[in-house]
Amino acid sequence: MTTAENTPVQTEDDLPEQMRVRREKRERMLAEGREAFPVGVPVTHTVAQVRAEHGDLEAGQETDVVVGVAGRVMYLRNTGKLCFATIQDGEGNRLQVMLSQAVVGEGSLDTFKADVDLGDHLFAHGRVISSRRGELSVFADEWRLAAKSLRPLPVLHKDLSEEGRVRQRYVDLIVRPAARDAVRLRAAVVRSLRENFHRRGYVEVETPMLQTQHGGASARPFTTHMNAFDMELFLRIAPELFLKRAVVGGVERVFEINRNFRNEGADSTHSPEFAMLEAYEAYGDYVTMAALTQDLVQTAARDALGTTTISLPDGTEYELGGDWAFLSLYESLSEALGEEITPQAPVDRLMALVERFDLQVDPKKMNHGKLVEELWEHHVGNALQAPTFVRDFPVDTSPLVRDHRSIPGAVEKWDLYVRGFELATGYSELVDPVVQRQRFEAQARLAAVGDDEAMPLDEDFLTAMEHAMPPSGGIGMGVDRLLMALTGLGIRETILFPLVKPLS
RNA sequence: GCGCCAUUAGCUCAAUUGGCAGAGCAGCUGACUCUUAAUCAGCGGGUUCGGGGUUCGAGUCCCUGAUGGCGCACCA
Repeated sequence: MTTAENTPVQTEDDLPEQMRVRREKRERMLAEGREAFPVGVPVTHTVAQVRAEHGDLEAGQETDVVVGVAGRVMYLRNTGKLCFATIQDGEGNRLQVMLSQAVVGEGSLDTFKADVDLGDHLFAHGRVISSRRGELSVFADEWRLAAKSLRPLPVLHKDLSEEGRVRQRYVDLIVRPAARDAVRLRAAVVRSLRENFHRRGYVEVETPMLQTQHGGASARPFTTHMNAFDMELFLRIAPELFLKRAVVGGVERVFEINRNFRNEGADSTHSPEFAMLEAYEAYGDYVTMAALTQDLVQTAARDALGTTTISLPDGTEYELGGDWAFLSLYESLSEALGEEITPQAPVDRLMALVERFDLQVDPKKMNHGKLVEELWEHHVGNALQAPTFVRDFPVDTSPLVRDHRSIPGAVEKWDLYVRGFELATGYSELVDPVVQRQRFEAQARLAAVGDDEAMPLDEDFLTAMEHAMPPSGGIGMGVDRLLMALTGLGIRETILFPLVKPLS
């Protein structure tokens, strides 16, 4: 996505007045020997440093500390022979610059008024003082334009429209504190996840984005073409099959935080590219991986927010701390329906229930597992608010999970639900290559009758598994969704530059 | 993919039944040496999302396309 695709093409004489004026100011500056985009300015202190070192000045107090600071001009106030500019750094820290005719001279002040617009980057050199009204300021003895903005800022007193935010995130970041916070919070969360894994002796790897065969999840892939080999390639829908190869090869605690691509619908909880965390641990199982997941999330909350009590923008609060409950999928569904549903429940009976509650299931994808999960989501899942591990899933929708050690027909898998959406999933991994081949063959039969999300048989993966993968637990967690759980934001607000359709 | 709603100045939004297209901020000119979204006086700024139609007359009604939001479907 380029700016050209998002911004209407305009010729020079067709520009809105404000853009034309700013271009003319740049021309005039250059003609009069002033730079609009100098190679640099002699900054000695950040805005944050000045605030930290002198924030306690009393109103009217002056210091002899001389600094050079720079920032984007957010406000301008001109009282004639004394001008005020409020500059802002990238984190939103602000500092006032005062320019007095008596100090900088009449010509310099007139030039300031003529050259400087809201949105420009301004450099000021001078003493740190507090104004009579107590505003921490740099009392300029010299100023310079650090970079001329050729476009006006949007108003600071109204939020940018939702579309404007994602189309021009750089503007959003300038004017909206919540946008700045979201970027930095995401970085803190990802850092916390990585450090947590490193403390546990995990090795971080990067597995292929371009794959000759997609697998590891039930989803429709993006396809692309490689010229050199003249072959179709897939953008990965999951890293699972490669991370398991790594475990076979002895990377016994392995994780990856990277992008997955799924060629499906986009809404407030789904993005076509999204950040996925997957981790595998030899000699773990789905119970130990649940404990790991709980710690990853709780530690991330403490590292990034300082608390596990989450406050959402709508004023509600919820608790991520403590030990999270486990809920049996079949038992909770049986309870909700008032009749016993087991992994042996026949498709006819499940179909009758689905029809009774007017739920829709694609006939091409109809099997025991799909029907049970549909019923469960409708009757139980959507209402789950507190973090809950929903455990023990149907075998036919989980082709990469091992059979349950004590429940026939179920597999050792949990889904972690938080505030009604699925945040993570965990398995006791299927490591028997013979059973794995049978599961792939069952998937192939689904594909043959039109299930375009069915997993293809991966011969190379099976070969790897035939070299013996140790008993292992695995998890997958949506990083964007973790941010959503911690902030209450929609997925497009947790992603810095989400995909947007070009205009026109 | 389907349905509903929206798109008006640089930004955020008004505009009664189809009857002269407006406001705030921003911009321009001027005044003002302690302002805080400075204030005061004055002035500009529009392909009403694109294309077609109905009408004496369309921001408003009809058709069509684009983008966005919400709901449904699919998915994590």
